[in-house]
Amino acid sequence: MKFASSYEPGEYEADIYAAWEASGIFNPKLNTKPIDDNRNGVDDRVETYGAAPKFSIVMPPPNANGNLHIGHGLTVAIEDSLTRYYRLKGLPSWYIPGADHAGFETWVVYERNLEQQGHSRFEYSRDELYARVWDFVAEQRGNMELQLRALGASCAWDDLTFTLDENVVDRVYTTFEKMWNDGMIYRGKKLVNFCPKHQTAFADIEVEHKDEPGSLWDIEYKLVDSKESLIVSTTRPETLFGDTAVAVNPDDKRYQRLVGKKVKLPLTDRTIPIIADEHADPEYGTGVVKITPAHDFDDFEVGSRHNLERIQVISESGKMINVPEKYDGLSTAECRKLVLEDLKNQGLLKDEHKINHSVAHCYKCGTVLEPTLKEQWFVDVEKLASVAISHLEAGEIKFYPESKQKILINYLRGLKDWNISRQIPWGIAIPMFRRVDPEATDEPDWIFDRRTNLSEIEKGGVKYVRDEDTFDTWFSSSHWPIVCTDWTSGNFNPYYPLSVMETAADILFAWVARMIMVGLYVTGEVPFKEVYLHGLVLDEHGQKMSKSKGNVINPMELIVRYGSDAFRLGILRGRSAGMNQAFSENSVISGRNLCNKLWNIARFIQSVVDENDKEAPETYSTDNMGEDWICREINECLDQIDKNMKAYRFSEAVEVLYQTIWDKYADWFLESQKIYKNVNLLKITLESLLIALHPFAPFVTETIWQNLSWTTGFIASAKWPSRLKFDPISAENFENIKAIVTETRTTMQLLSGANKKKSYGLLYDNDSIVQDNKLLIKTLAKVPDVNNLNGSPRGLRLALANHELYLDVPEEIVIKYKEALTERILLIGRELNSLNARLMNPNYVEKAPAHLVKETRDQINEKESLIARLKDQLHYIK
RNA sequence: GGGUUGUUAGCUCAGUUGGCUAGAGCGUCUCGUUUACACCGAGAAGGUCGGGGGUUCGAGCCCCUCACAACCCACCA
Repeated sequence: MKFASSYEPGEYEADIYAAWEASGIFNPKLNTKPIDDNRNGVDDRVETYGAAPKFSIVMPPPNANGNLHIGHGLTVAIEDSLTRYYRLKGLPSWYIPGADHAGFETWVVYERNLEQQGHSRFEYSRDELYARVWDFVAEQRGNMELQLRALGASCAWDDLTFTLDENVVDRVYTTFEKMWNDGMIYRGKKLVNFCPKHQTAFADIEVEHKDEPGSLWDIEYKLVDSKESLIVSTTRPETLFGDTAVAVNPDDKRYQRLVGKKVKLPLTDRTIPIIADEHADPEYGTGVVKITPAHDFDDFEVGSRHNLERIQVISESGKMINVPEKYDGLSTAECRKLVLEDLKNQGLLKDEHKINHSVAHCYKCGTVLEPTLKEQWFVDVEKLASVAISHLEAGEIKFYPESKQKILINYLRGLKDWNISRQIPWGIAIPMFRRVDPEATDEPDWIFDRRTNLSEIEKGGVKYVRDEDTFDTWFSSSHWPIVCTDWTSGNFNPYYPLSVMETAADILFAWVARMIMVGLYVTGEVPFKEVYLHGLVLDEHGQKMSKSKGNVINPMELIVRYGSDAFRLGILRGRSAGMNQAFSENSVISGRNLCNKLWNIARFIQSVVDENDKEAPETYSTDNMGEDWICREINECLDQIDKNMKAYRFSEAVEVLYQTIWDKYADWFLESQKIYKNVNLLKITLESLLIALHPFAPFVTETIWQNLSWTTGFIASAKWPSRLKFDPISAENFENIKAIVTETRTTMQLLSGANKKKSYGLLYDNDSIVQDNKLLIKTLAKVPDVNNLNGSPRGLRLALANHELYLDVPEEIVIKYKEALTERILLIGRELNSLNARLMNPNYVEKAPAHLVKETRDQINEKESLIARLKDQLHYIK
């Protein structure tokens, strides 16, 4: 016997995966490289399989710097289920794995490691650092890839794409060059979100805003040549050294007459103008706001409108600069304290209000971000966004959940220019070189060049040095569908656009939006036809998982304990698109149980099928109602799976399989097969269910497949089951048997309180269904015998409308059943009343669909007959 | 300030165009070691679908309103 009494996933999973990988079935059958055997200059693939359906999906590349987390577990469970499903359906299916150099993320991890070893990034050159991180990542990546295998990801490993691969860098440079030539790239000295700790800028999207308590200080700015003064409200008094104006609202009657006059900037000798600008809100504070263009995003805008000077008073490392000597070199916090003290001493600090305001933080280290004036590379997004919007509005991409389409369009409408430069060494170097030769002023300041391996180049006798910045990770990863499918201009690519993009809902803006914009810009086509977004996996109480809360669930631990399939089944259940949903071990346990159930089903069937029977069944017959019935139910299950997979309803697909396998196949069909053994049907139905479950539980289904005597090849590349033939009337009749058996069991349980050990025979009168299925009913209902009544009724009548059946119970026990019977009559009576009320309503009869009205009538008849029989029974007890 | 989503059994969630007595998993209770499975089998209890109003023959589902919760965006000095 190859089947132990329970399924132990750990014994099989690694070997199964290795066998799959060695077999090459994860590589799609279609070639992505152009072929032109006919030598007619046309890519042969266009004719051969241009129109044939295929399935392509790319893995959102996990960060190559560590372990997979629960979100990756969900991603793989979803993506791999889809891939395996379409592969079984016969579509060439390409699931492309990836790894992300994750610029900033990896950098943070690496820098922390350096610090722990007592080193600093400043001990090394940029190129040295790059090489060191490369090695670090190479080491980590293997780990991550092993974990993807443990999850069962059926991806094409040969095609793994790393975000720093040559073709990726090359493609990114090509796009950048095109943008540069199209005038969409510009270098601007603008305010950027700058992390003083990490010494790098962030895109708006990467900034985390948190509400925090703070203070709003009222500071007096005295007018020049006047006794008057203005009270300015600010949360950042230390930036006053950078003030280049004071603004009031143009409609603010209180201050209109002062516009154009000057105030003296406290603690300095400078005077600054009073300007009128909409930005000043008359309702807020005193209605007067100081303008610091170099250190505040709003003020920057105001400054641009009024041509104000931008005075930088905070350095990139967060120290005060360009300020009176007394404050020079202080941290912002120290300086604030001192400024407030000095203002107070001079009587200029008028008031302090406690407020809550939103403060920008580094999403990695929590440091307060300093809006800093910096030269950065920007992409003008206007055209990119508007093209994307028009394609989105045309409905070229279908979103799951649907609402995300609108949200995305809304986001793109307000999109600001994209800062694509980062000041970290780990990443793709920006291919721009700055002219250093001061003599050659006829040459451009900046030139594009791909030779980023050089830090200095010469062109036309002029020397240029490479910009040290690297690209924002999102700039390169926005090319993901393009680079993974190896899309090249002018070549037919059967896999682009992707069938679906599956990723986390929280990177809709950061990633999905950018892939769409860049995809359209580079290829002219949307990069994917559908987008499925999954929500966050929360802990069992619906709380966000975090290290500090200690509620992080490690998917690998669950796999070790319960198996990969159990994890996949567990994480897919109760989950729907875009929703942040709780997850607990219970659902994994439930998945584990299903695997074990399936294992034992196979064990039982193999015990019926001879171990030496290697014959794959081609046909089968159905010889009794249960057999027709299970064929019908399996067909229904397959229909439901198709429907649900098309709509990305994984939870429902799993649910249907669970119920079909457990509640129908095992509990009814297999039990009935303990009497009638239909070997071919057992083989065929088991195969169908195994294949249908395989997308979700690949390991256990494959393990069983490999252990069954008659199966060959891999289930992973098997053919999706076709619909089973059966007799529908016979199938429907089995419902009768089920009803009889269930009623017998229920009644028996009710009576068993009176006499636990005893069970009673079943008597029937004039009932051919029962007569023909005596043995089946006897076995399923666990009664000692089923006999013809042969005489006047005795015992306890079962509450079944269309059958005359009695439990052969002694009278003294029947009497104890009286109470239960009375209650039952009342209950059915209430149901009958509500049905009658419905029919009494002329509007219902008139307006509801005919079949519903008929259904109601039938139900009334059925209930009435049931009540009559039960009352008979009650009468009989007396 | 704007937006999105949610509120259904003790817990986590389904419930697809409005249609029978609102479902599942886990948990709870009762019974059961029947040779595939105690990671099991049989049965049961448990919900006035967040509150209020409306449309309809009929509302968990549609409309209005209120409450609560979560998330996202945004320049509240």
